[in-house]
Amino acid sequence: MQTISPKKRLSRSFFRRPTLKVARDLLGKTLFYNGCAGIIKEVEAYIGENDPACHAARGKTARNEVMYGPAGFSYVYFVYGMYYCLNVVTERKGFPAAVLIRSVEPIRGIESMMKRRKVSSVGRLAAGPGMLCEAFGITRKQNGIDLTSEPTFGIQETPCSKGKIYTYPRIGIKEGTNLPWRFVLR
DNA sequence: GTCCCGATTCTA
DNA sequence: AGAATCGGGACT
Repeated sequence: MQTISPKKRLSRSFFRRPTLKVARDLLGKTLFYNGCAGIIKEVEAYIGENDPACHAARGKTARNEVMYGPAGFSYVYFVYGMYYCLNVVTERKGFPAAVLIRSVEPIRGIESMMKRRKVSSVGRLAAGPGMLCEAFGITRKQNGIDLTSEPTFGIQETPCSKGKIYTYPRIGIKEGTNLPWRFVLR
């Protein structure tokens, strides 16, 4: 009889690597939170104080503090007066960097996602960073959580996911648009 | 304290 | 293309 290999959860050492590597490797992995799950399809890297688009470009503040902490923690911030965005902190403690999870393909908890999003089209459920957080119910309360150990919040291997990785400049920013730090799986 | 604007989304 | 909507960060 064939055994199904247990879904392996991503560990601290996965996230503690160079951010561009983590970003590409996160594509195709499964994000889960509070009964919902989705396959990561689009990410962006924000790397250090020299990256003009990074929230840490002007040093450490109360908001970006978790970016300076250990890898594998969530960095959730509020933007445009109505949306939240989810990042995962990368690299060593003291170096501010993170990967923004821009979109996922919903695979579990779709009913509750549709309730929160107030849409019936699965294609619009989590097709952007703000949509994703609304669908999963992620808010500021989920900032600074250890995604390698929190039982209901984390990222794990996906049994089968395929596709090709495409690279683009990041979007929605004014500076740093020359850097090809946006990655899409399709 | 005041002011500007944002790692977005929805509607027209 | 424009609106919605409010907290963060720069500056007075």
